Amino acid sequence: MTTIYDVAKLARVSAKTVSRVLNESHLVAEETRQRVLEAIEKLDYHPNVMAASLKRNRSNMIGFVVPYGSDFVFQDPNMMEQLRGTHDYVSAAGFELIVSVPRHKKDALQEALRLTKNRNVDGVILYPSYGIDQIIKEFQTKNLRYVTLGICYEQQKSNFVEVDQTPGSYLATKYLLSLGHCRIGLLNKSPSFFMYNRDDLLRGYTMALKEAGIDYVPSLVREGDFTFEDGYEQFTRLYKEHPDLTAVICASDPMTYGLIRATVDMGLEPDDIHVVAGDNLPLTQKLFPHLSSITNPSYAQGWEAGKMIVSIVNEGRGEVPGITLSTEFIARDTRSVVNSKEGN
Amino acid sequence: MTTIYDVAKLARVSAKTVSRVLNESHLVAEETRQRVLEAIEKLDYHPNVMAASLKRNRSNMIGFVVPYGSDFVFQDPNMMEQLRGTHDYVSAAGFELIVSVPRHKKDALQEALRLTKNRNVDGVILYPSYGIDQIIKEFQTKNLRYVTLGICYEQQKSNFVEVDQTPGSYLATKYLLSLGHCRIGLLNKSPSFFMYNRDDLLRGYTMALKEAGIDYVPSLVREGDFTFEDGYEQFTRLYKEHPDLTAVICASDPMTYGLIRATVDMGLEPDDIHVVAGDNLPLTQKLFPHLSSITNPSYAQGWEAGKMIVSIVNEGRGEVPGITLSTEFIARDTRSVVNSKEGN
DNA sequence: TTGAAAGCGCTAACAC
DNA sequence: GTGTTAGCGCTTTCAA
Repeated sequence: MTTIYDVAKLARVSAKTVSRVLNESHLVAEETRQRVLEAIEKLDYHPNVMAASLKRNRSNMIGFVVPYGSDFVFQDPNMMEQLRGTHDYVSAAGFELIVSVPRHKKDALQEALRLTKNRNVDGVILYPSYGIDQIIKEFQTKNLRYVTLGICYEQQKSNFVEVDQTPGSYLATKYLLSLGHCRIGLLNKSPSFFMYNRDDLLRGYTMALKEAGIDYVPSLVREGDFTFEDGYEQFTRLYKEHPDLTAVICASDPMTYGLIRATVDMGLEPDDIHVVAGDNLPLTQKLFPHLSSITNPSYAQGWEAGKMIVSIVNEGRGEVPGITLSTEFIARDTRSVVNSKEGN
Repeated sequence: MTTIYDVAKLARVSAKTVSRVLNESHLVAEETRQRVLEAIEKLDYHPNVMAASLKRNRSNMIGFVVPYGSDFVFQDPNMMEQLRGTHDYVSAAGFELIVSVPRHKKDALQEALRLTKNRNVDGVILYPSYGIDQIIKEFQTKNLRYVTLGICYEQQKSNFVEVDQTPGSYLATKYLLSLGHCRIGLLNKSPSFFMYNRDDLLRGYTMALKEAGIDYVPSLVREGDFTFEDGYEQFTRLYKEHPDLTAVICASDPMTYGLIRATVDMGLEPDDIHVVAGDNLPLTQKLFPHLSSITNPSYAQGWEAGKMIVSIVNEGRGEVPGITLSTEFIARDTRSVVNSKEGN
């Protein structure tokens, strides 16, 4: 293996000078620099990052650790968007991204700690899940670098990038009301999915109802874990109990797909239920271009989390203020209830 | 930071003994071992992997490098299944997985080389793309560890895990023929997508046609790059040229989605075209449960590639024989042409 | 079964 | 602008 000394020898300089060229090349005379670069080229020299990492106490790697089982994670489009956002930022910033989805949810938190304590990574991005508040405490006391994709404990003020879903559901509900709908279902996220649930989706929904002077009917709201199956199941039940339903808002796109499948299986016509999708994913726009949708800034969330962890690592900061992104709403389906009935 | 010496001191042994406990613990007296373990626990000692890696010349990391742009990669369900398969195997085998999707396709190959030469990873899993044959040569001459997800040059006999799509398309075509279809379209993969295209899909298709004594009509075959857009576009053209079409086979599920969307936009009824999906992905089964499908062992491919690179790394082998997996076919839609026409 | 010493390849301090 | 020295935290001889 060719080392920095081989290069130094060939270029007739010291190892340190080669190191300078590799890192802080402005401190080297141009002529020397050229000689070194030639030697590097000639020997096809590649610095051993393990040695540099050991010396610098810096691995230039970021971990992305998710506690939900790989069959869910790699198939959940929102999670992949977050991962993509993180990947794009982090790799542009010169870090490698380690993706870890431990088999058992419980292990994920330990895995995150291990990766960090081992110096495998300079910092981790973590998904909220049960028990994460304890882990965060340990990260804090040990002064380890982390960022969470959501709020993990009641008073968390720093090191998170979360999404506030209030605006999206508020606007969606308001929009449906403006079209004349007054029996509006909500396929909400399950409060058990994250440790500290903000109940933001529900808040936006009830706010809009209240403004319109319409009673909030709790049984119009069902909960699920973002999956196709939950969307299918919960909508089926919801509709059986409320056949007078004319519109539904979904917490996620996979749930939206499940809902749509359920309407087909129940023999409903596309116009019978006005559906608002949950995430505005590219695939959803392609499959169901007419659907209005709440937008979910998953990519931006991952990107911001990457940016945050990189800045924490690079600037040696332990804590930075948390960031809250917002959902929005895009109207595509403009049928009013009256038009819809006429259409049939 | 607590080091192996702190542990050694507390346990009243040498650093080497601690190292033995950490790695080859059977060579240590049980009593000593316990003392060491206690000390480790007490000090919350975590071995510095950078130091170990440097000494062992082994990083225990595997790279997964894809040359197609992160917006495609993280949204392509097949690629994610491959990634998931690799992740699951590799992490169970005690390796970390580095995922790298360089911004420019051209960079990906250099990135793979860099990661490996830098000792960032012990080996990489690579996607075929233009120019990869040159890169492979360099991997080989430099004795670096790699596995490719497909065949990269004409005579490649080792270090690949590929999928032969002949069986799936053969069976799908045969099945459609048995239902009475004789104008069968094929939305094939584009020959430009990979460097060395096996043309397996087309082969299965033409084989079945030949057996049935039906003429192969080249204009019934269109090509696309696995995307929704290509499925939409190519099917639209295909159908305009061949309105007598009664069935289509797709090279991928995203193309299948595009095709289905196109049929809707053209005002076709679901029964007008008998569609065979390309991958049998879970989402496709959920969205369109009636579709027959070619199966694509993406997860297994990623898994096997993980297994192969791990064995290459662990056993110090440079080359291992390539593996060929096969597509299959699952019939779900059993309408024959006659029934279909009656149904209308 | 255990320990002492050397060194993996790099970079930070500190010279010059 | 450049070189010398020391040492990051482990593991690997080799000896005891």
